[in-house]
Amino acid sequence: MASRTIENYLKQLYLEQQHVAEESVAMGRLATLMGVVPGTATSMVKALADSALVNYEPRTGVKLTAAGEQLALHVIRRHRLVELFLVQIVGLDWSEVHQEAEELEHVISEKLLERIDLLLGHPKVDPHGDPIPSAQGQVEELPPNTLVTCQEGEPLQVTRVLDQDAAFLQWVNQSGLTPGSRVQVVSRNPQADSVCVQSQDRPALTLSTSAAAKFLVKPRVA
Amino acid sequence: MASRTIENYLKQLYLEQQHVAEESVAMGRLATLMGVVPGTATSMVKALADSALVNYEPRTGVKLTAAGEQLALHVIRRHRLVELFLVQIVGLDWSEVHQEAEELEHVISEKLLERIDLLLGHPKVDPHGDPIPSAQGQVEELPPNTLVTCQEGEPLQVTRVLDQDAAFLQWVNQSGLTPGSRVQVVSRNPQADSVCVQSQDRPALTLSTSAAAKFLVKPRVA
DNA sequence: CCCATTATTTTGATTAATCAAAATAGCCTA
DNA sequence: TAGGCTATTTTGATTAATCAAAATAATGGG
Ligand SMILES: [Mn+2]
Ligand SMILES: [Mn+2]
Ligand SMILES: [Mn+2]
Ligand SMILES: [Mn+2]
Repeated sequence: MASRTIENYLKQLYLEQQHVAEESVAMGRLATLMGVVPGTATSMVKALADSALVNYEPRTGVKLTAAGEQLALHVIRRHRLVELFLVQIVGLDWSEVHQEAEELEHVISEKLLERIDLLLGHPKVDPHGDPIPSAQGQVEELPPNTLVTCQEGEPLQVTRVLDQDAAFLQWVNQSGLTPGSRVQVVSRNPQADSVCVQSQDRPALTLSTSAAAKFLVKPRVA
Repeated sequence: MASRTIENYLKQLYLEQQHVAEESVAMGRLATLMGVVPGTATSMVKALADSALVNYEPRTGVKLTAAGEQLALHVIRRHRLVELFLVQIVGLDWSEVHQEAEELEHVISEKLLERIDLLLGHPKVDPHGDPIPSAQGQVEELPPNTLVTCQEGEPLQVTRVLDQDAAFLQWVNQSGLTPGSRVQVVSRNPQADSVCVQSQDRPALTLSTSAAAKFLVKPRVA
């Protein structure tokens, strides 16, 4: 039913709404995210509103309806299951799978999707730690602590990496900050805008606050 | 570069050219194959001719150029590797994979394609026995004997099934006439337009000449 | 050799998605 | 409160792919 363009708009809106915490998304912002000129976003959003997938408030912004959100979550489910499949079964590197999934998410049949889900044992997160919505469109959002907000010295585990850029992910691999790895914040320096992190038995590593904010973490119990 | 529509036209033209043995394809035939009205085929073919992918002789027909054929073969390579991948690695039934591949053939990256090829051990035929073109665009065409043209009583092996219809393929499964199975023609009856076939240790099976023609076979040595 | 049937091409529109550039609305500051 | 800046919307075009229906070419039977 929904064209690939519509699916991409809905997905982007969903992801952006997470960021801005339920606020409506400004048209200019949406245009930037979609890589189109503002007028294009306006006319597209009007069409989405006609299909009851979004609520559109001219000169204010746009917000997914329940129906739009369900569709968005389904696209995201496809995307993330495909990513995990490509890493686990096909053996691609996690830095490559996002681009690939960007296309595959629109063409996989329901049957193939559920087959993949089964093959992977109904996984709950993708290779980047992003949660996989259920077939019914439920997502469990993960705790939002990052290397910036957590306690210094506390034993942590990386749960999620919030950047899909291939070069960045390759660097993450080498630095040992992949999801699952055990880390702790050695120190922070507000003046230098930096965070010093220690991962497992590796040498300590200093990164900028904005880079550190890309790593979600949870307290490690053991 | 080439849109999915262009890829589909080129693929269809290649497959049809095989059928008619190098003759050019009539516009009406192409329109039927692509499921469009004749005028659409005409204008599309003009565009393909402008891109030097086909030679177009108005009121006569259309034929792939070398460039068009290479592109077609590349699409077919994707299609058939994907089909085999879905059967062997993902575990879908061979009756389902054609539809799925019809979409996937247009969106898989070169990298993923070659990864799949490697994973499957550089296979030479797909689940239906259709030959898989090499990355350089070479195909080895298989011998064209069918259950209709071969010797009665000769020990045979099914090499290929020339119909992708899901219901037909499911029936083939049950009848034991899948590629690789050992068969022989018990008898033919031109009046009844039928062929009687024996597969392995199963009961003999009678099918129409046109159904029998869908099975390519080769002589079995052992 | 003519004309009727059939295949093909042309013409004119439509739809989805887009851009460029002009018009407009909102808001902030002087 | 009057501009002026900025974000947004409108307007007018474009491109790819398509259809419907009219025009035209080819063919082959009489
Ligand atoms: Mn996408
Ligand atoms: Mn991901
Ligand atoms: Mn296709
Ligand atoms: Mn096949």
